[in-house]
Amino acid sequence: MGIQERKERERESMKSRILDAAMELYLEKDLENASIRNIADRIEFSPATIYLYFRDKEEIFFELYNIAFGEFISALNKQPRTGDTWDRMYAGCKLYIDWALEHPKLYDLMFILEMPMNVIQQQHCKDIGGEAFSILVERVAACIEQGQLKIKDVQLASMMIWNMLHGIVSLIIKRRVLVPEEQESVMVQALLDNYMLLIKR
Amino acid sequence: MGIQERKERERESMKSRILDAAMELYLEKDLENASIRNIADRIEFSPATIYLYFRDKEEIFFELYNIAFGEFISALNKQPRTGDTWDRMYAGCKLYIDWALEHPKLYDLMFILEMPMNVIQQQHCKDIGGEAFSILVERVAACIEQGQLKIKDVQLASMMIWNMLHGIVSLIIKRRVLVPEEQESVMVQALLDNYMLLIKR
DNA sequence: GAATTTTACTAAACAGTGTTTAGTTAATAA
DNA sequence: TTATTAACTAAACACTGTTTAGTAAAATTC
Repeated sequence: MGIQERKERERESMKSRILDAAMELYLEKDLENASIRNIADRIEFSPATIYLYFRDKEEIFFELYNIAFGEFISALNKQPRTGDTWDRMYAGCKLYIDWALEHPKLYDLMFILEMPMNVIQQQHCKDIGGEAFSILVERVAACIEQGQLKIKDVQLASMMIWNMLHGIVSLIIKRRVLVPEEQESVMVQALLDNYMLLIKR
Repeated sequence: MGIQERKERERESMKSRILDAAMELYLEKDLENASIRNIADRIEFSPATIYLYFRDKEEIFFELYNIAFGEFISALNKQPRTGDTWDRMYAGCKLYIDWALEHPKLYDLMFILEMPMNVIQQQHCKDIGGEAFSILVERVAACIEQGQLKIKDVQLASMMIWNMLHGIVSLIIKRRVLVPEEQESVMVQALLDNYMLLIKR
């Protein structure tokens, strides 16, 4: 009885089409642009159809949050696991900043936007957020083992580094930094290098 | 001819009432709660009346942004200007974090929320943001003069410290930190103290 | 003081939003 | 072939920001 399976596939394909349209509309402009009616228009179905595949708009954006986080984690995991522990940690920090500035809207979804999520979704966010954080923790732990960091507490050091990275990136993305755009990358590099200099033993 | 003056006072008083209602509704719940119709309901006027005092909703929230920033700057300026330069700088950082965590919604207005503002407003935001930043810059400069900081570049050091502070605060406010709430203040203090330890010469 | 102008205000409408309900058509199962 | 189930939508509901036309009161002018 392959009908069930085919229907399941069709259902998943429809969910994907909805999510793709939602992401497109969001990336093209903003969250307001990704309205249920605009999504429906783009996939050429009625707005009501979307509610057969997602409970509400929030669930759609929760999926987009997951997609964004997945891409970020995948980019991190693509980095080589060989070489000096310090270089690996540094490369992770550099990727964090570069990826965020290249995908500011995805970063917004991940870390800045308000999400009044339900309990299960909140737990899931902690899990996926924890997964990304643990990649950093691992690299920081390796550095501490090698005696490359001033701070010996792995959790504290990881948290401090994450704060630094998020601080830089989020202020730039939200256009709260007073530096002209052409000097941006130079400033970001200077900030990162000086942070690294401070924590290096 | 006191009629003009009285009318001007009445106009300002009406603007205040609108802003007060908007701030109340925002602080009570969220931005969505501060709709033009809800504001109008609260001050017992029709929605259209609000448009006689503000161009659009954006202008109202631009004023709320200014009020929030004003309160923050005033809190900073209330701190004593005497004593050791390092202590003053530290106190400023501590106040930044404490104030932000005590007024998370005002901090949101100031640094996190999206504001598609017009050119004049954008310039004004840079000015008022620059005013707050210059308070930090002053204190950092004094520390550098006293040879209390590892970093000698005033702008760079100020930016690094601001990033740290904003990183901590914004991740906590946006509930992206995995630490339970009762350990929050302990963690924040540990983060701050360790950052200070790193930059101290 | 009466007539005119200006000011302050609002009801109603427009176009948009998320979401629900009832009803229809097409595909599957009996 | 009929009964059932699944997929989809039109229309409505209660919101949203904003504009327009019209009204009543206050201020000014004659």
